[in-house]
Amino acid sequence: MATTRPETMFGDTAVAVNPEDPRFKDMAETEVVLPLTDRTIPIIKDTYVDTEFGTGALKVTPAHDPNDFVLGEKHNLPRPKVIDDHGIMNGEAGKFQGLDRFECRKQAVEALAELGLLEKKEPLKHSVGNCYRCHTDVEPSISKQWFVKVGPLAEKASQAVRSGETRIIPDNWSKTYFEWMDNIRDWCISRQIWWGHRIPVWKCPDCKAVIVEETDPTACTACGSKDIVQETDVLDTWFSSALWPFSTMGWPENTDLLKTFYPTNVLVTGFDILFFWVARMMMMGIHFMEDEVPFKDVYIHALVRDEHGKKMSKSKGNVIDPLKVIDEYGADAFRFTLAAFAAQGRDVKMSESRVEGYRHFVNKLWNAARFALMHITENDTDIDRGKLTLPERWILSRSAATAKAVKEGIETYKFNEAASAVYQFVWHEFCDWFLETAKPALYEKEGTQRRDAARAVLAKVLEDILVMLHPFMPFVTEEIYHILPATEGSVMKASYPYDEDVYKAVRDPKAEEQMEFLFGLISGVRNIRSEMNIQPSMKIKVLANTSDEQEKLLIAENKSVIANLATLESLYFVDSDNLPTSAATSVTGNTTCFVSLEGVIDFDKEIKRLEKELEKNTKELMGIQKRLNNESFLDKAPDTVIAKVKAQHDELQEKQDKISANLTRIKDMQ
RNA sequence: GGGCGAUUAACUCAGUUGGGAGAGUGCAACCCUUACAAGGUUGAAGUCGCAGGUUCAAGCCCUGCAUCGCCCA
Repeated sequence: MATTRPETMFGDTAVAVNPEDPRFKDMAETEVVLPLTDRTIPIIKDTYVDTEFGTGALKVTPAHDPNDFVLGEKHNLPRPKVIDDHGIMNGEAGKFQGLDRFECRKQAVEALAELGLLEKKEPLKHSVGNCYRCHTDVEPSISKQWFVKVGPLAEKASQAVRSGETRIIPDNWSKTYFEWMDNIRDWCISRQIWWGHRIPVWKCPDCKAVIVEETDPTACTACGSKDIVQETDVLDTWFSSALWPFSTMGWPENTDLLKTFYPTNVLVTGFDILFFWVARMMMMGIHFMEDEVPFKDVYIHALVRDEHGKKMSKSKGNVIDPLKVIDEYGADAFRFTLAAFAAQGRDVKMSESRVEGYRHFVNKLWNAARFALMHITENDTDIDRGKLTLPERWILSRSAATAKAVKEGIETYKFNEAASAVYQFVWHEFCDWFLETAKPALYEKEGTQRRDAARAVLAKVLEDILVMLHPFMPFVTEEIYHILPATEGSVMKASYPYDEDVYKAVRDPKAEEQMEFLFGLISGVRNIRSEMNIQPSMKIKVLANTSDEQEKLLIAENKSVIANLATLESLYFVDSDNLPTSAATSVTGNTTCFVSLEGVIDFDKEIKRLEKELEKNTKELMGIQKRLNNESFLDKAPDTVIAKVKAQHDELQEKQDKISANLTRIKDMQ
């Protein structure tokens, strides 16, 4: 027999073996002698016993081990308690009575050795429960406790989620919820601590009656004795927590507060609270509030873990102090990071570099606002939609699209999607492109009318940004909002920049497409500049060749934007008959841009650059051709997909031809 | 033992009903250009853990395996 707690042997009431264990299969004996006592105890057979562990025979101590308790219940074993509540061996331990449990452990082992019954001692690593404050080993010990029979309550609580009356988000946590609810056990509400509500049970020492009353009784309801004592156990803290959704609002009175806030819209919590609290609020709420659930939605947020993915805990000491993070990176950056990390169904490993990245974002916003504030005045509120430039129509369209995406992200609890939508928009559309396109107008290089139009759009978009960003970055957005000339009061009171009608009016897919073309064209020229080591400050000449009238018009109308953002000295169109020779080329749509490199062109470099581009394009083209050559693809794929692939193919083919032609031309020049 | 989840760029993570993979950080080059060097422009970087299967098509669906994590006992 192997044991880690020899002192509990006095409480053994059986030896259990696995009926499948060949070592014991044919064993005829039904009882064994319990050493150091004068008792014999039965041998019981149960598949619970792990044949791999120890000797394959398990001593069963129902009063001092939870697993053994269950086994004892099953086999109707007595459960003598041998260690008292002070950790001292009691009368059941015979001559060891009065010894401390650890001293008894030592002496019992010695006694066994003297009798020649000790075969060996060996070290074993196992987990011992201990008090997290004083680190005392915790001894499982049988005792009387109070339970709540929660089966009937659980059934209703489970049903409420099944029927969708309460939604758990993300949905996969419902499984965990059901798992727990549907296999519910009676709830032990007894706690042996000296704070809390004492359990409303009284005992009468005279007639042994047990009295349970809502109002504290003064006498025994059975025999009238005044000598009654209240139970000293107090209620589990989760008991009162379970009442929280209504007990905090005046229940059992039907107060206005209760009428207004029960049930509430959403409960936001961590998954580790799902059973402890959520499940119990559901059970109690439905029970006491006339079958009405306490909340419509339960949003289970991600748990923030430490950098190694471990759950943070006080006893482990791996807790990340949010105040320290805030000190270092700011509350807005931290809050935004948490939102950005809040992908459903996944925990968060705290990443400082992410927080740092979003601090930069806060800074970026601040600087963009500073720039805007240099220009806008309180008069810049009216936008004349008829007089807007393409970039202006574009940014308004993008802003509307972003407002919608953010709204939807928040409404569906996909906070990370909301956060990344607004991040992407603010940094990479508003700051990177729009502000740059707006500068000439803002600096009054295109007259006061254009200046005012640009100001109005700038003011409007910035304001939209502040409102949609406010839930994620409350402080900086509030601050900027207060400084904005045309706004009043708190950003918290601003109306959200989404309205179905306005959205439809402002959203402009055509403008977005056209801007994509211009961005591609500008990036193409920038790429040449960079690859060819052209100084950023050096203005260059570009000739554009295109057979596409729409693209031509687009370029012509936005010539200054292109020239400005690509740092051009000039931008003209050129006929296919007069294509320049000393130039690097870039293809966008149907347009080829010739970047003049007179005298400084490095042919080898340009050839390599084009070859690389051609290779990349060829790869894509081949992939798409492969699909289009596949008959079953054409046969079975939906038309929309085929059309899309064909369009992609044509586009890639066009580009392929152009790059090839440019490559040939440059090679001929060499 | 039961349940849940993860594995995607060097790192931390996205990837809506299957239609050829993105972000931040990091890395390389160039730049103090009148909002921002906590910045700008450009670029490099991925056999989507492994092996099968379903499908015209798989990061996504199915099966198995490996590794890691969490919850309950």
